[in-house]
Amino acid sequence: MSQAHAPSIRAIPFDHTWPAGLATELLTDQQRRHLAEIATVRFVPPRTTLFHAGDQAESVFIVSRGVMKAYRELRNGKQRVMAFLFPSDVLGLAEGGRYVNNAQALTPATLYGIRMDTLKDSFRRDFALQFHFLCKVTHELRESQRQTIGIARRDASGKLATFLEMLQRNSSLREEAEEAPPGSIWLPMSRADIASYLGLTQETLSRAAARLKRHGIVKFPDRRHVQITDRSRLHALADPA
Amino acid sequence: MSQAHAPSIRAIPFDHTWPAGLATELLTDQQRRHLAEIATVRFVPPRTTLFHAGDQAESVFIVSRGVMKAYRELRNGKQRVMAFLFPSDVLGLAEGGRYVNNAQALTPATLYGIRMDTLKDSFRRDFALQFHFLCKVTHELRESQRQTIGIARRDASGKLATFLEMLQRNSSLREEAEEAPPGSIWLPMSRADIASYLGLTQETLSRAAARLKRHGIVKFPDRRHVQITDRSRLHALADPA
DNA sequence: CGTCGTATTGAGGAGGCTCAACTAAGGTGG
DNA sequence: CCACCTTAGTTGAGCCTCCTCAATACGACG
Repeated sequence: MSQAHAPSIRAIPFDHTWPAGLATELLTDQQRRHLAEIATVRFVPPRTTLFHAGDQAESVFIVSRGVMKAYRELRNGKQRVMAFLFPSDVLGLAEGGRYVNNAQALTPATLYGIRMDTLKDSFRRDFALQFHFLCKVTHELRESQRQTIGIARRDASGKLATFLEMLQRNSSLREEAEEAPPGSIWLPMSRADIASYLGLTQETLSRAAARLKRHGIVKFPDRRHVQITDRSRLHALADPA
Repeated sequence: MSQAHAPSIRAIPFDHTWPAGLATELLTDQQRRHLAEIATVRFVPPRTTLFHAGDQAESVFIVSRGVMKAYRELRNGKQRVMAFLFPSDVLGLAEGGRYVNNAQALTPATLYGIRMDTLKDSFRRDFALQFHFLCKVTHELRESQRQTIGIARRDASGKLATFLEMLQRNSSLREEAEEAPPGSIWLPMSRADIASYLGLTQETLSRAAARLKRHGIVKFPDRRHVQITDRSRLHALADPA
């Protein structure tokens, strides 16, 4: 709470059994201050690309405000969304000196950019800081694996249910201004983005959403919000298989 | 080269553009010696479970010989294979003090087990060692994302082609005794495991394999080996879309 | 109020899943 | 050494869901 506008990293740590599976702040206040010092703040307007896949990778980024998407171009012109990144998430980890994904802002976003060589210097002095990054990346690995099982499913409704539960877990941690109506989840991304993330076509996603609505499981106050009206049945759809 | 029987970790580093996208040894000889000192060697017979999901997680493991699979039980009794782990891979990264996957040996396997608290102590003294782990986990994250796009596809042949290319990349690094016939790739896992990994049923996988064989793209000398006879057409199937 | 991009809805076809039978391979005991 | 049994893998028929192509609604903005 003390450092409202400093870099933050959230994840489930390796140990510390803590409140069942909740992501918590990893960084100490001192580490957050330090990162704020060595970081460059970037304000990114919506629909702006932060970096392209294949670009020379100089910095890693920590999302502070807003939502980003990481995606790849598929040679047929379409794109596949690999991840949505929320505040306290890390993006821009390079491979062989190059970014592997494209990163684009879905909303106005604020990020802390840290040069990799600078960060590595900090790691040298503060082993715990590096340990937090290790923890965070491990956390993202597990999230990626969860996504994998989520999209491996064949049924569109199940995929969507899984996605909505993920979003809900995510937004329950962030009592921010974006969510005006309580109990209502904000969807910062377009239908096309969701479909791409879930490995569905836009049409199938739309039909799945209509089905959930028809069954009284969710409501769509507008295109950018969902309201879960029957949590247990949503979970029943998301979990099994 | 020098430490044939010491822990090894391979990955594509953050920087170092090196021979296009090839995983290289991360650890120095000294680090490998150190890890060998603090590690416990485990020999695991085939079909033996190294640890279960939910178990108290005390150690992380580095695969030294053999192949492991990481999988989850799906409450309908079936299981979903999350990853296959080859020598130089790391497994057993905990979440909240518990393992998230089950780990089982597909072949006779040798692993180095390192207690997490011991490893953390080593991290404190050798920042570069921790950096290598960070690099490795990042590498696995990207592999997981690749798998995700691989299984998001609808067509079984494409999935299988992607999988075979992955295996090929993998086995080209390991000129071990297992692969008697040159140009032939060893399949340490069962058809059911492959199907589970790719999000297919066994039957569909079998048909896809038959199709590839019929088109003269691959041959199956026996159940446990594949021979790629038309690399370019395999790649054409794997890459697009 | 018209236009453009986003989202929904409809009809038809392709591909994978399910259920089920069958073949091949490995292991065991007589 | 062979008969037997068990497990792994292949093949077939029919159904179901999602994809494709196309047209229609909705909303934001000028």
